[in-house]
Amino acid sequence: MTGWEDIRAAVQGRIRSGQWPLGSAIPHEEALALEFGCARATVNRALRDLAAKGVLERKRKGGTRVLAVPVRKATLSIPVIRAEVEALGRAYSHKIIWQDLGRGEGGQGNILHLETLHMADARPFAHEVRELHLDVLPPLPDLRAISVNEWLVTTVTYATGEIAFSAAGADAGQAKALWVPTGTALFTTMRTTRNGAGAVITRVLLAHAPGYQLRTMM
Amino acid sequence: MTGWEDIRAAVQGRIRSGQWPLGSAIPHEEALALEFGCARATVNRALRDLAAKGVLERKRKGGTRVLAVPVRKATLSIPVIRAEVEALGRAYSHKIIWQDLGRGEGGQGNILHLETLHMADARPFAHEVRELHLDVLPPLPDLRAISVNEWLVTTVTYATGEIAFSAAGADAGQAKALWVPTGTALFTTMRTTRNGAGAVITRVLLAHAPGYQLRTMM
DNA sequence: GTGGTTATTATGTCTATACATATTATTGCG
DNA sequence: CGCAATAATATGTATAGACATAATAACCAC
Repeated sequence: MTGWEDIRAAVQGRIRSGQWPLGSAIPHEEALALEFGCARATVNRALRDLAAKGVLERKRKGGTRVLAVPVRKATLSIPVIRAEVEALGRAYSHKIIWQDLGRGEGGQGNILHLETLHMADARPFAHEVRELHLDVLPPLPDLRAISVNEWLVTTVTYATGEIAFSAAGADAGQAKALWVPTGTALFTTMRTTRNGAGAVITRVLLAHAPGYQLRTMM
Repeated sequence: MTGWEDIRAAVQGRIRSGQWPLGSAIPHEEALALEFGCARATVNRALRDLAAKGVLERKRKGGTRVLAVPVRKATLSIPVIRAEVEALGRAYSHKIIWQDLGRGEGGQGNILHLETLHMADARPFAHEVRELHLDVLPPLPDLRAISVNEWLVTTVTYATGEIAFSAAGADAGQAKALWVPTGTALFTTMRTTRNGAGAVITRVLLAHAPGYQLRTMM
């Protein structure tokens, strides 16, 4: 049995044992295929996987080397808030605290500002401040029925963007909405979503109620 | 040109356009291969990628379907702190604030407790409290020369574990180490690392100095 | 030397075919 | 009808061969 996962395990073993030290180049695919008695494609799959995990670095012609400073890579799931709340066995609801239709910088573009509170049962779960760039979106639905969050993921399927997580003391608005004193440490998510052309669709600042954790496996 | 990335783009387009609604099953690989005029392996590669990204769900015999609740997946890089500091153009150093050799719960296992401060130039960068399970590790090096953090990644190459990120107010020890008032909102990382057999190697609680952000792309 | 062109090389990817495997349908038996 | 054995099916993976591509190395003219 020489499946690609076996090859991957063998390669990891050689790295761990020090046979292939951190920073060193390893034999090329063809040589490994010969050695392990499998096709090059199989070795390729294994090495590509390790590269995606941040264990190896690969360059065309340059060959493959063990990363000198292993950067562990973990995958995070960023769920829709409603699904997140319901996964905890709580009832989800949301309400819009405030909204305002304005224009962007330099009077360019129609932008909807929204302040929303997401609830789990009768308790605040997260406080959201969002700007929605209407010009790059289809007509909005009734936002009392479905949260913008959810409408967006089902409408703008597949987009790119950046996310930054940080910690910040609650400001007045967050404190009031989340029923905590001003200055309470809140886990905050800032997300920018862009469409295929790179234009900003929406920007969100999400402050989670105390106790929130973002979890992942390595 | 029908590369696997083209196929992936085409599939994404059909999902976005609503041709393949959320939750619905899509044609099987062979049919798509025929339609796109490529080999099944190429379709397979594209669909596997979308499944890894959390757009599709695949089951043997069950076929492939568009996830009803799209769970966006993002990849996080978890670098060694020294590399992180140096990437900011600052000089890294660390010092051990406190350490203590004790035993685990029920007197089982030799455990080293370590409190470390990571510095960027002359300013505190992160405060670390760690427990190291000595019985499952090779002999320790001189911890003044190399940080445990770094020694571990280069020694225990490839391990599994869990990470949880949260926000918390600074306790007395963190406040003193990071030069901030008690209660300041700090971005906190809790990590458990396990060896191949599932035994805990180390547990870390890392509190980052204010301003820290964890960033990623979607 | 220096700069630009060409060859070389390792990875990236595609194809066609084959078999493995998990899971669902179906069939047959009591 | 219920349950177990069996067939059918979609994805998972392996293989050998081929060409594409990016990055380096070698070369050559000046």
